[in-house]
Amino acid sequence: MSERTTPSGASAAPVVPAVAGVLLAVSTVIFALRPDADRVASGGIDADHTAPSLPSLWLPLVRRIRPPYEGQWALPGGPLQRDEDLEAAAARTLAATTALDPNYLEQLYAFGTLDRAPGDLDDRVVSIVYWALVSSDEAAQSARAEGLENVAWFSVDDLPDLAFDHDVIIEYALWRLRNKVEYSRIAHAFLGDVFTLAELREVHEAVLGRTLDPANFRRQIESSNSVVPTGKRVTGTSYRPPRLYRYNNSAEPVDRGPLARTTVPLRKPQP
Amino acid sequence: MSERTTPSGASAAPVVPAVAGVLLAVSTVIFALRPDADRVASGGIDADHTAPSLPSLWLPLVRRIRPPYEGQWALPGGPLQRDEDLEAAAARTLAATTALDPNYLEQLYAFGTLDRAPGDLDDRVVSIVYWALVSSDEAAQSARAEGLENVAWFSVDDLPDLAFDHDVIIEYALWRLRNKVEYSRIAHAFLGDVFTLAELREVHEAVLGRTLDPANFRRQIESSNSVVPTGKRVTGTSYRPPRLYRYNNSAEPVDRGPLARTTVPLRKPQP
DNA sequence: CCAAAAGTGTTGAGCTTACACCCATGC
DNA sequence: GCATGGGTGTAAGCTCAACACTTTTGG
Repeated sequence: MSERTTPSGASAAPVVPAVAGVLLAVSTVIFALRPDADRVASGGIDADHTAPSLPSLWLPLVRRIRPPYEGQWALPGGPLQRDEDLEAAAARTLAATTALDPNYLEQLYAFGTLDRAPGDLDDRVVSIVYWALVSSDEAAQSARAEGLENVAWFSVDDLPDLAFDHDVIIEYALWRLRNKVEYSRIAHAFLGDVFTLAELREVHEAVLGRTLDPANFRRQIESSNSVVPTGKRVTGTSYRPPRLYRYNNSAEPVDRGPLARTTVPLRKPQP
Repeated sequence: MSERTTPSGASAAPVVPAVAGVLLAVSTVIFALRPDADRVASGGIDADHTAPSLPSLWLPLVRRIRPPYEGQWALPGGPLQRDEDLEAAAARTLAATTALDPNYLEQLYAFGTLDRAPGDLDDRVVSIVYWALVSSDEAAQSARAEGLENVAWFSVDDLPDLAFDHDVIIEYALWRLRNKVEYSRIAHAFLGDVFTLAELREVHEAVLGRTLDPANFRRQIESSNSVVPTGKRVTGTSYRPPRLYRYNNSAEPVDRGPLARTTVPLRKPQP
């Protein structure tokens, strides 16, 4: 059974001979939440056949200007640089696309099947894909900004034709996002520094695609210690002003297991 | 913010120029379960300071015969071949180490920090790591087999010094295994075609490190439809003979989300 | 009959869910 | 006052952990 490669020489080590013909790229699926009001005409087709005015997920794509798949949309990404961490590469392409720092960034999966690119290409590409969450209002600004010519934002339930296997990748990223929102505390990454519980609930509702009981949601969040009240309230409402909360940095930091804390800050500290 | 790399050219595509100096390797963390009886002297130090006779997890390692880390133990693995799927590469190194087909094989994580290898090396290595489960009795045979000179099996709570960051990798793989056993149906991958509920429970107990109530465990498994009774029973016991069960292939296949079914069979079909 | 493990029944604690109801603000 | 969403209370229902109890075999 051990034919060419003997076990003794088969270790994941830098001493192994370099393999030619395999390219290593890093891509990122970047999620933001579009408030249902404030519709930005930025490329996505705005069919509102969705539920009664829930915010919806959207993400930025890059139009390819070279074959293969020239003219089609693809995930932001690029080749891994020689002296660059994987996560740094993801953050770099994210910045190049949205001019933003992510509030959350995590590795998604490494895609490396042989059929990922059309057969007329010599090189094979292995893509290590990350997924990220960015604040909705900052993303809205970024989406309107100049200087990002071939970038456009799309609703996740109205995506264009995508290059390579990027449709599968996005589907998988969505699955992970929905899963993780249920058992983890990442929803705040769509919001700003402070937020109301109603805003946080709407994030959950939008991601999960169903409405949640406000009373039960409040208790669930409060008992999880995810957030701490700031003492302040929203002003100028025509109803009882809601309390403002802040993410609780000292609580359990999501769940990445024993993987060491990474370099990209999940949230810029506030003064 | 978009400095050198413009978004328009930054897509995970085969057209990007090749990056020299980055090697791509695939490694695998292979788990089996050692029955507490039948102790094989195969390299692992058999300190029995563990709980009263629970089976324990063990895994095969490969002794490095070249610098760096010469003489130390490392995960089985090797460079990715030009025409080889990632998963196929993992299965290949698994076969080279254990001469077995895995009952379960899943991607774990891509490790790619810059400090993974000692500084005196020119090349940087990105390792895509898989984890696998193999049947205990088959693994026990394999561990005794000849022809695998630099391979030895170790108990996960008594590992030797490891090369590179492989200690972190194993710790993460263990975390994933324990997590997944709780919410998924993978424990049967440690067992043979048919098994009793007590055997399945012992797998859970060994992985989770605590005893489980037999009555509640039975109900939990039965309500999950994970297994189907074969109608047969164990014979030759000195007590009431337990029923034999079989894994239910038609039920929800673990949980990999929308990732397409892969090429490696999780369980050879029985006639 | 006895020991041992398979397998069943039952009960209470705790958590989730649904929903009734009160509170505070702008108009 | 009244409309509106913020916020609290509470009871039914479900799941899960603990453990008593019955069953079936070999000796």
